[in-house]
Amino acid sequence: MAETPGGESLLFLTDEQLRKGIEAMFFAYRGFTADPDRILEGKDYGRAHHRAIHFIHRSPGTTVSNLLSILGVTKQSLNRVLRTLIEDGLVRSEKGKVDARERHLHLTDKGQMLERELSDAQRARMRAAYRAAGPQAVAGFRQVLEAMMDPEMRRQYNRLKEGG
Amino acid sequence: MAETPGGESLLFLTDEQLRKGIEAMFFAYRGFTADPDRILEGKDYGRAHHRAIHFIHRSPGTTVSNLLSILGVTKQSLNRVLRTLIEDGLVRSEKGKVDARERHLHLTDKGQMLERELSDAQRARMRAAYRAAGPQAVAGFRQVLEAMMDPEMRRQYNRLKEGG
DNA sequence: TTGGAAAGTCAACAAGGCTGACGTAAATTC
DNA sequence: GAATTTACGTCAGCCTTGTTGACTTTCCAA
Repeated sequence: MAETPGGESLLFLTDEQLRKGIEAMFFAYRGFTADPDRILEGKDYGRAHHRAIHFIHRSPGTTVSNLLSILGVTKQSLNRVLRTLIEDGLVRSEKGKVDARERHLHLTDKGQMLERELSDAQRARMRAAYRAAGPQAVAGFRQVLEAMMDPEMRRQYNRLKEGG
Repeated sequence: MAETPGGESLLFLTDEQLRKGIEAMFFAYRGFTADPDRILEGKDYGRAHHRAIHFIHRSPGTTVSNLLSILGVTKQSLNRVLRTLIEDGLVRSEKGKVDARERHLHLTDKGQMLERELSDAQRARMRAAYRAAGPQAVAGFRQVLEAMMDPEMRRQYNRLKEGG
């Protein structure tokens, strides 16, 4: 059996183990998005709206271009989503005072309500999974996910993590 | 500080911790799909083709309806993908011998080559993440993901895990 | 004052989901 | 043997969400 200098088994790096991890990501992500998707269907919104709402809630007053770099989509794509959210009175967009080119984004009360509904559902599933797996498993979960990110995404993630 | 009967801290269940987990899933999933997406772009295929190829490779001879239940899409959606893969000679579809209504799906040599290219890339990232996080973290990672799945998905996942 | 950045808009397109309806062949049930 | 169900394929049409390209407006800064 292969051993590292430190003495741990390397069996967790076999192709078979990696494949299981890949499939676990696939099935788990479905679960991860299932509850918000269910809530949003019939409300004329989709996953893209959820993502925008989440990160506006997370960083109130964020600019459009900051949101673009977090979400990793084109501004045209984001704009379509943002426009409907603004029209529907979920998001407020206001000109920057220091730099008037920028638009600062906030959730309205109505937007806060939907955000709450969505994140409650998503957190409930997360909480159940965390509770079932235990604190040590959760620490490992976060470590692996973090190591799986592209460096640029990890930067975004850590910026949010600390900033919040 | 809240403690369970067993004595572990419950701090890992705070809303803040859960939010971090949610954002970690979001950013990590982007990394998870980035490499195959990059390979597929310019080849006229997308993520949907990747998923079909993955699970046909995983369960050679699987039927269309089995694939449908694993992927969780409609047959029209899957059929569109499957048709192009068959036309392009990546997948072979043959009538069942015991039940001639069924179509059994296999990767051709050409299909195997693409599957290899895609899964090599995805495994490389997974391997790096696993290695960076270590075996204990990997165990926790898998535990949390499994707990996050819908029961039906978990059934599919475990069936694959054991069958393979 | 002019160049470039930030933001927004319009148009067009593609992937990949979805529903509904329909057809065919094969298996199963009555 | 006839009727029904199952497995699969397909046509048509729709939606969301991503893309590129071209263009305008606004505004900051050199």
